[in-house]
Amino acid sequence: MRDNKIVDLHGINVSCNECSLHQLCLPQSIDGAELEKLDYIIERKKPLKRNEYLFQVGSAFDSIYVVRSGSLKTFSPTIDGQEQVTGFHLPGELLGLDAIGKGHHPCVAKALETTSVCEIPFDRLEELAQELPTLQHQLLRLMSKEIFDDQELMLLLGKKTAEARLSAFLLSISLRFKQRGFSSTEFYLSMSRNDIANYLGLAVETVSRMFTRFQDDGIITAERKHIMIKNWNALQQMAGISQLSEKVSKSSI
Amino acid sequence: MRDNKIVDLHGINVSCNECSLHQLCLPQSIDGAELEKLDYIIERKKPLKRNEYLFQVGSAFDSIYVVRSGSLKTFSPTIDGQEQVTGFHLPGELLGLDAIGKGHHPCVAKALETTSVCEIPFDRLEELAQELPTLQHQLLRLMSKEIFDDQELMLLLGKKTAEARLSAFLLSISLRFKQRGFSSTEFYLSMSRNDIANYLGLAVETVSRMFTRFQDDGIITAERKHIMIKNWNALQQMAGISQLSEKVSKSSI
DNA sequence: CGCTGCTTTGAACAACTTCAACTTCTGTGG
DNA sequence: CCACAGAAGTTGAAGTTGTTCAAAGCAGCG
Repeated sequence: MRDNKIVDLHGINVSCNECSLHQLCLPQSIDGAELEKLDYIIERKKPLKRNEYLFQVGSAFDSIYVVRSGSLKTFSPTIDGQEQVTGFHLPGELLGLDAIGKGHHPCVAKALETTSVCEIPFDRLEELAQELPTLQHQLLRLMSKEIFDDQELMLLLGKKTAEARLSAFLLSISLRFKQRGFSSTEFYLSMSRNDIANYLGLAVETVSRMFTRFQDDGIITAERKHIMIKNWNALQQMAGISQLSEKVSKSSI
Repeated sequence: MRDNKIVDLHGINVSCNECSLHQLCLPQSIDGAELEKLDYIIERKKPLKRNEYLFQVGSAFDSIYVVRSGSLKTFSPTIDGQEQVTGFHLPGELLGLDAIGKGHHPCVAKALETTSVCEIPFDRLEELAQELPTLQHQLLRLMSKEIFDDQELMLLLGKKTAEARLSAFLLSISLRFKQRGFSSTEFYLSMSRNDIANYLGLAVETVSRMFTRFQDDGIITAERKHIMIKNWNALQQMAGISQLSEKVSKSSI
């Protein structure tokens, strides 16, 4: 028998009911007997170590995943053998939604640190969503959010300068930590500068220089992976207005 | 009484059953009595003229839409009063999926030419998906495809040169026409160079220069909005490998 | 016919990348 | 616990690519 009401030694067998990510995850807006049904189909896997893979490109799509703790990056290999980072996934965020259509994963998911995830077999989730209208609704909502978020990112990558891209990235991470109940002004970035640069479509050196400049301008403190945001407004301005704000910030220092 | 089995004078009251986009749309993989139920909830609106809006930013989300004929662009206004084009929508493609989560549209949808759409009230679609497992599945599939496509685009915008962006754009449009049974090598682009540039995160001038260069290199013929693709392989190479292929194409002319 | 808006072209300029060297950090074995 | 090797990050200088500004060419439309 599964015994998912008891926190085991590894801390991974917490029920949805008791999970701190409850409000960010699929269970949002369902409870009681319905939640138990969902709870029952979810598999809690043993934690991934840094650099281990959750799934590979082309591997069969059976489940979607929710990050429980830690973080992952997803990336696609390009024709010329490079990686292209497509996303970072923090606790409470879903992975694998892009694979439903094709039946296999179009990208790789790799742990950036020790990371545990919940695995939700998709066929069983679909069956359950068929029974529980609120679950179907929540699933559609979450997929819609994913589409929305991707478009936000496209907006970012489509137009903006290096300055705007990095500030928008920092704001995005900051807000996501905040939603999860962590500090929005002080946090650790689990990904390397290389991953950030790749994700934002910039050279590592450019990202590094931007970090330095933001720090010199007193907007952030960046000591390796430890980031503190000092001037939120400045970041927002740079993320939003690109060229204009750049001139302002240059002349105001 | 609705009389959706008869093609009316405006050609917009075709049933799903008879619609040429059947295989690309929600009805895919349902038929018979089930299809009629879906058919029944779909509203066929009168065509939009060029530059008319299907929905505005912030307008309440009630329905998703399928393009029946014509085309639209979606864009978000940025802080500095500019537009950022987030997508182009051809026949058979869905609009509005990004609004489910928030309950209101995060972008504007504007017709690029005379365009007719089917409107699908979302609450009724959800109810119906509750009844019909294949419809639920198809809805999830389509949303997943949207996520996948957005990530493809991010991949494009994230890393590539102007050359790679424009060739990938042309290939994408070409493939989408092909799927809809039109020619993949000769078509009209309904959007302006400005919209293309904006979408790809480039200056109009750069896009214009690229079109000229592709033409000079014998890869395409571009006469205003009328495009013919002469050398598919060259486009693919440029879309995939960026720097490398650029040097090749330069020296081989 | 002459406007208006879209597209193209040219030249100067700015931003980002690339290449190369150097520094700092991390983890492993002696 | 220290030394060392490799990885990750930073910094500088030169080189490209794309942007910006300015102006001319073209199509559509009253």
